This record gives sequence, structure tokens and C-alpha cells, in this order.
Amino acid sequence: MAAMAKSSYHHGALEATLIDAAIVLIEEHGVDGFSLAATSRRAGVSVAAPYRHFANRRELLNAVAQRGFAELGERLRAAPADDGDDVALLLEQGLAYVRFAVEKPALFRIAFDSRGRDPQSTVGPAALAAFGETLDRLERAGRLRIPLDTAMRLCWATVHGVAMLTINQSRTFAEEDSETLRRHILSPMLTGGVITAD
Amino acid sequence: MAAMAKSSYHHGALEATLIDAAIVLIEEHGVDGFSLAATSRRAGVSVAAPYRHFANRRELLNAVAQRGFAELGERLRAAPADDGDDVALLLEQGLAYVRFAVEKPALFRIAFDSRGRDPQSTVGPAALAAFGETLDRLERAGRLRIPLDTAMRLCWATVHGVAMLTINQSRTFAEEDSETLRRHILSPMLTGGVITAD
DNA sequence: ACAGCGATGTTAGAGGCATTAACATCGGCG
DNA sequence: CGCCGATGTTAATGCCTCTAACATCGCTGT
Repeated sequence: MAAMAKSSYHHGALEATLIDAAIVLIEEHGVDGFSLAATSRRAGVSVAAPYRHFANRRELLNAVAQRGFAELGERLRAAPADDGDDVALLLEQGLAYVRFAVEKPALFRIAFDSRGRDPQSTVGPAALAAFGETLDRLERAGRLRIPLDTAMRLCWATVHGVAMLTINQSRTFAEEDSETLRRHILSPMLTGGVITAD
Repeated sequence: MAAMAKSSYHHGALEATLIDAAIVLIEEHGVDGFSLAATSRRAGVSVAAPYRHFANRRELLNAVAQRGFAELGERLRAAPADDGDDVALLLEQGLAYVRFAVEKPALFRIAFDSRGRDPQSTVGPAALAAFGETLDRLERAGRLRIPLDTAMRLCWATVHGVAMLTINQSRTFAEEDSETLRRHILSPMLTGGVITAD
């Protein structure tokens, strides 16, 4: 067994390798250009090998979705806390959310596409913990004018909507300076709303 | 041409029939459970027949998307104008938008999935004309505290986000009385925002 | 040490789908 | 009234998912 390359029969870490390969293929060619077969080829194994790790194509996509949520969560946590100003932080987290969708649209779509997934196993909200914490602090500071759970859903929905429409309806939501545009869209939701009181 | 059974070779109105069949299949089994072959069978023609009317599978889906936008547009126009109160109307239109997504999630998803579609041919925004008109009247009445186009994008994004997350993350966005929940979520965006001024 | 077993890969093959090529039918126009 | 373009059909290719049967390998207990 001198310079034997890992035995070359059993891969060793195929599961993670498959998920990595799938993510690369998906980011390159979109979800449609993805197939178990192509993923297997890229990982250097036979087309039947993935079935030792995933029940079917959908299960592999679910694993990819988990990765997507994980990365989204990281980005939210990494948003810059400006001076401990939680309103500013909330906006930064929203922008990070949209930025993730724009940079990796296919991954973003898969993460939030729950079709064929066990509704109980959705880890989505868990990834948004950083979001919830910011709102939580704002509520304890008495700065929310609506209940916490409503604020959470409203903020999430708005940011999610901007993200989705940006990657699907680029003509309306993407411009030269998209970041500024997004900032202008999201800010009024936080402070002031759309309609005057009268 | 008395009671001729359409000659039975040439279908006669295959294009529309295919779109109808596709919509039924999609609403029944989701976009994944849809195939040109199954659609052809349902329409009673050979699997190659659709190619006389659509360049490929994607083109048929695009036609389905058009139908989706058309129906969404109708629903927005049909939203009840309560006393000519445009703020209330805006809310009703938003709820109608979400209701459409919940009732026909697959059709909604296809309509807003622009992958493989010519970006120039997106008729989405056109279907939202009713939405824009309401905001337009509000602006002329001096009741918008942000620019019209920003208000349009913010409202659209929020409503779209609620719709998307309702059909994808039902655990967070669906409850016994979902309609009331949605009303509570969308109202603060219009009047007041999330954060207090101080 | 080593036998055997369970995990992980492989090859072979069944069935489904998208797409194209070559042929058939029909209705309308010159 | 015959021809032609539009619309359907059959046949065939190639890719994909998934399953079954077989192969290999490392670990485990003795």
C-alpha cells in the first residue's frame, strides 16, 4: 500500500463532498442545471453513490438548503453594530440579508423553497436568531410600537420581499447603486411607515 | 361541417388547451409534478405536439406565468374600495395579493420565478397597476411621506414577502386566523412603521 | 491475528422526460 | 381544385432518477 490514494474505492467523506459539489453546480447553472448525475461526476463517483447518503435528489437539496441557512445566519451575525445603535444594526442586517440573496440567488431560493421538505424540520427561523435578538433589545428598550412577534414578521417579510423581488424583478428593484436603493426602501418601514397620520 | 368531431387529427385550439392542462397539473402536483409529457397526455395529444406551439418546456411555463399575473391583476382590481378610503383599499389589495399566493401557491411561484425568462418581457409590474393607482391617488392627496416610487417598492416588497413566507414558512406565518394575522402584519407598515421616533 | 459484518461504492438496467427529425393530415388560398 | 404551410404523429436519442445485485474495505470482537 505504498502511495495508495485513499484506497480509491471508498471515498471517505462523500456526503460533504457531494453537498459542496452540488452548491458549486447550483451557483454555476442554477437549480435547473443541477442533477444528481452531474454532482456525482463532479465528485468523481458513480451516479448511484449519492443514494448511500441521501434518500433522493430532494434530500440532497435539503442539505444544500441547510448550508444556505447557515451562511445566511453567519452574515446576519456579522452585520456591523454601529455604536450599539440597534435601529442601524437592524437595517444593516436587512441589507446583509438582501446582499446574500443577490450574491447567491440560487442558494437563497433553495433555502426558502420548502416544497417537499418536512414542515417540522424547517430550520429557517433558527438562522434568523440574530435578527430576533436585535428586535428583542429594541423591545426591552421600549422602542417598538407594535408587539415583538408582529415586528419580527413584518421586518422579515419586508426584507424577504426586497430580496426576492430583487433577484426576480431586477428591472424594478436593481439600479446602478442598488445598495442605496435598498436602504431607501427599508428605512421608511422602520421609522415612519408609508402613510401620514391624517 | 355539421357535427364534425373536430377532425380528430388537428386539435384546433391546442395552445390554450395545453396552458389550461398545465395549470391544472401544476396546481395539483406542484411545478415539480409537471411535465410536458403529462400535459400532452392530459390534452390528448402526442408528446411532440406542444413543440408546434412552444419552443420548449420553459416557454409553456412562461405562458402559465402570464396567466398567473393576469389573475393576480384581476384580484387586485377586485379588491373592495371601502368608502373611497385609499389607505383601506391599499390594505385590501395587499391582502388579496397574499390570498392569491395562498390559494394558488404553485401558480404564484411560477409567475414570480423569472429564471429563463427574457428580462425585457416581464409583464409582472403591469399586473400591479391597480396597486400603483391607489398609491398614486394617495400621493396626489399629499398622504405619502416618502417618494411614490419608493412607497411602491416598499409596499410591494412587504406584501410579496408576507406572501412568500406564508407559503414557504407556514409555521411562522400561518395561524388559525391567518387573515387577521396578515392584517396585523401589514397595517403597521402603512401607518407608523416599526420603531418609535425617539 | 483474523473472520465476518455493516457501511459505502460499483455496474446494470428499468422507466420517465425533453427534444428533434421525418412523415401525415388538413384547411385555406391562389 | 391542387398545392402549401400549419399542426399532429411516430420514432429515436440522450439524459436523469432510482433500484437491485454485487464488490470492497475498515472495524470489532475474540
